[in-house]
Amino acid sequence: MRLLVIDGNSIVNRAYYGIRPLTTKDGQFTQAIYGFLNMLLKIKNEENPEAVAVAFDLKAPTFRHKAYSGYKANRKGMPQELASQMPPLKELLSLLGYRIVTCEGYEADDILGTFADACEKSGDECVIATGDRDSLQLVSDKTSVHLCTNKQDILYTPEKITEEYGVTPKELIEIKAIQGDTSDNIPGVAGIGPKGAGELIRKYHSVEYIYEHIDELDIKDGVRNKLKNSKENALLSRMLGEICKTVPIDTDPKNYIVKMEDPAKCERYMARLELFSLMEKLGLNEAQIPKQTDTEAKPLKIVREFDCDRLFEDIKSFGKLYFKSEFEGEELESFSLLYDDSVYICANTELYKKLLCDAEIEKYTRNSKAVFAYADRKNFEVKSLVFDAELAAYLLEPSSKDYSDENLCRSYSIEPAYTDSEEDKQYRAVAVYDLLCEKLDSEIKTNEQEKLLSEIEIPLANVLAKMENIGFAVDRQGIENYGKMLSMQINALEAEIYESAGVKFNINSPKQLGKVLFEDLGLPCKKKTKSGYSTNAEVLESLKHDHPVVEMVLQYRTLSKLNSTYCEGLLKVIEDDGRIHSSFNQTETRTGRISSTEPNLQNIPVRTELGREMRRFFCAKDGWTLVDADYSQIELRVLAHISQDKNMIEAFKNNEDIHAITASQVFGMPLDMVTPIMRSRAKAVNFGIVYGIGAFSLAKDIGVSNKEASNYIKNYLAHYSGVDEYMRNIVDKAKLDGYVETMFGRRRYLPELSSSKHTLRAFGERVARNMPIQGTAADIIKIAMIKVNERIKKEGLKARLILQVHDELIVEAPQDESMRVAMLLQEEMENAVTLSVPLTADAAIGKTWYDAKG
DNA sequence: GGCTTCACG
DNA sequence: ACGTACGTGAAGCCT
Repeated sequence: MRLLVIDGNSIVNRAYYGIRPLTTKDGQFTQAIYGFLNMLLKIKNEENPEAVAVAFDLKAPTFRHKAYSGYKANRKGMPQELASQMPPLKELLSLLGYRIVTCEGYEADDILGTFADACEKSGDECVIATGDRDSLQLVSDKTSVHLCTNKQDILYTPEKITEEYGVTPKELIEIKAIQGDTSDNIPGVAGIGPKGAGELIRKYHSVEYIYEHIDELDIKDGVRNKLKNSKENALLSRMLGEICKTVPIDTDPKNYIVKMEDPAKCERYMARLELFSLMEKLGLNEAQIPKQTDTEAKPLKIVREFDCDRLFEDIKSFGKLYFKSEFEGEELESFSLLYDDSVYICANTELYKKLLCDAEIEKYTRNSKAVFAYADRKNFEVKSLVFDAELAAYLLEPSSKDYSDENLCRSYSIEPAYTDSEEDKQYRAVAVYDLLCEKLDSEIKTNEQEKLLSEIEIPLANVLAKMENIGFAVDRQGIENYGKMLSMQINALEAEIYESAGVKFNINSPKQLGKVLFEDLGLPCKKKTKSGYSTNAEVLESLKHDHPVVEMVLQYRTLSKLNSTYCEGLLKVIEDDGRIHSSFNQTETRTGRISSTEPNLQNIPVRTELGREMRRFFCAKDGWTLVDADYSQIELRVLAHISQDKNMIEAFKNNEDIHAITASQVFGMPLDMVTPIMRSRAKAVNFGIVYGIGAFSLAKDIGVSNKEASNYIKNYLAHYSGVDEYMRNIVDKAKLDGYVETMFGRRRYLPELSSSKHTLRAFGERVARNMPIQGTAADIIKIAMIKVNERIKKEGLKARLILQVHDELIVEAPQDESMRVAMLLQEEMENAVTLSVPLTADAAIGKTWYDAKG
């Protein structure tokens, strides 16, 4: 038979370090499990074994049966993050039908050796899969080693060993005895490394022979002396380096044939570990396996022809509607709904509208933004839309990337309805929407997030839908002219750059630019990236005085960014109505902010004058104006509130200049002595605090020494001791709870906090400090947006909200409404919530975004 | 599709 | 010893 023996510990280590962290929604790390099984499947596929044994060390670190106290004493125990994955991995392997082999007092290596030896004797074939070259000594006619490396897997046969090392597999033990192996605490011969050891063994074949004939050998005296000095160590190493082959285990391949006893149980276990793609590979997630989750697979009953009025009355008396809409462009293509165990599919827009407008029917759906957008276009109002599965799932798991029905069903252990028709597959999830929504809803309630869902996210979807429909008017001709002006400058600069550098190259290629600057022109390289020299603005800025071309490249970058991302990019997305309709994504960010795409209207230039010009092309339509209002330091005010810091609250209550106050406290001087430089440094500290600051980055940001920066932070935290306390407490609390949350209960889970990797953990800690602040600010402006729209409607104004940029709202209003709207905007933003400090918003009016931004 | 760069809050 | 501030999206290059 052909037996595959897996070196479990070695493979799991490769798996763990090979891929980035992966966790389930409750924070169990799974990357090692995932990686292990993927590697196992790949190896099986390549080696075609008839039986598989998986060997593990019993516990790490263990000691070899040979008594030598130093042996492997310095091998580090595995990180907690990996150790926590071992029990579930072993459990899952067993469920999948693999036999796990361990033996008290022996290492996985020894088990591999024992299997290899047994196969040798019985005439079976043995393939050892490992990531560790130690096992190469086991290679023989009957035993091969499938070595997994970072790059590619290599299959070692005796021929391959001779080709690579020039010795027989057994002689590898002799080489190791001389060269030693620090990771295994094998001392070897001091002063002789892999090269010398290889030469000796190729010539003399064994340590024993070398020492028996030590004085007759044709070698340099230096080498002879090294050998003599380390004789004891060499002989000990020879003994330690040989893998033991006499572990008392069952070695009959027939007993290792893989057999999954209970596929359903296996599937449940994998679902709990959220290893869905693996389930697919194993053919486990098809409906063929009788699933005994919380729900039973119900057959999919589809009804396409029915009496609309009758169905409407039935649903109305039931009071609840589970439905999904399919849109084609601006129109409704069809919709499906669940009623009484059947899925009704229809394209009757009248019925759709009637259902949505009926306040007595509670609607459960997904993608409510698109539903609201359709209703907005068709001038009707959606009533009682009480649940959106996608938004609910986002609140429960904001770090997820996939909120598809299929994925939600998997995550919440709902078996989609059974179907054998390809075309009907899209309806499998609708058929269980009652179960799915109920499950999501109950988790929302457990987390006390029902208000967040029903009072913020769902109404917000309606606001965003309207913003998308309305769009932002732009001056196409203006953008085109501006782009032409930029293109001319870019062309001129391009020629100058070639002239100055002395070569033609693609300036947009960081790789080519790096070569020109740092090789051809010999400028000093300051920073490297993964793939070469860094050429970012910070680096170039520092090289400005070394060569005139650097300044030109900086200018070129500025201009071509403006031209390609903004001029060309925006021109592409102007629609027939002369307006730009961005998409606002409500389930994208991990902090609760919204994001904007196609185009992104949240990063239109403002910081430099040239870029800011771009905003002159964002304008109000004829006879209308733009009203723009932004919060003043909303994140710091939120910080003052959450931390309840006395000094900070006092400063905001007195409507002081917070950065100046901070400067006076950090630098320990009266307010009227604070210089602009001091204020700007204090401002950087304020920002840094919100981001979870380190002295290094602060120093870099404001250009002072590391020591000075850390002094600023120290003074800051001494004066704002409430902030200091908050920052320390929130991290402890996050570690305890596994998540942080905003004032309104929006959560972010932080599995990073239990990572053993310093950088990852430190990242988790910064996020723990930042998310409640950034997220609360996001919640607040969302509330403001809802209130602004309600107020506009209530007052019967024509004005409409068209854009949000995190702390800024833009309303397009008829000229004669603008003053009223400015007042209203400011009022609703300032009174969106009540904090321990006042919230202030400043509004301005203008014909274009440039003019309206104060 | 990953990487680098750069635009915004 | 290590690496270095939070959150995004788009364009362009290159494998």
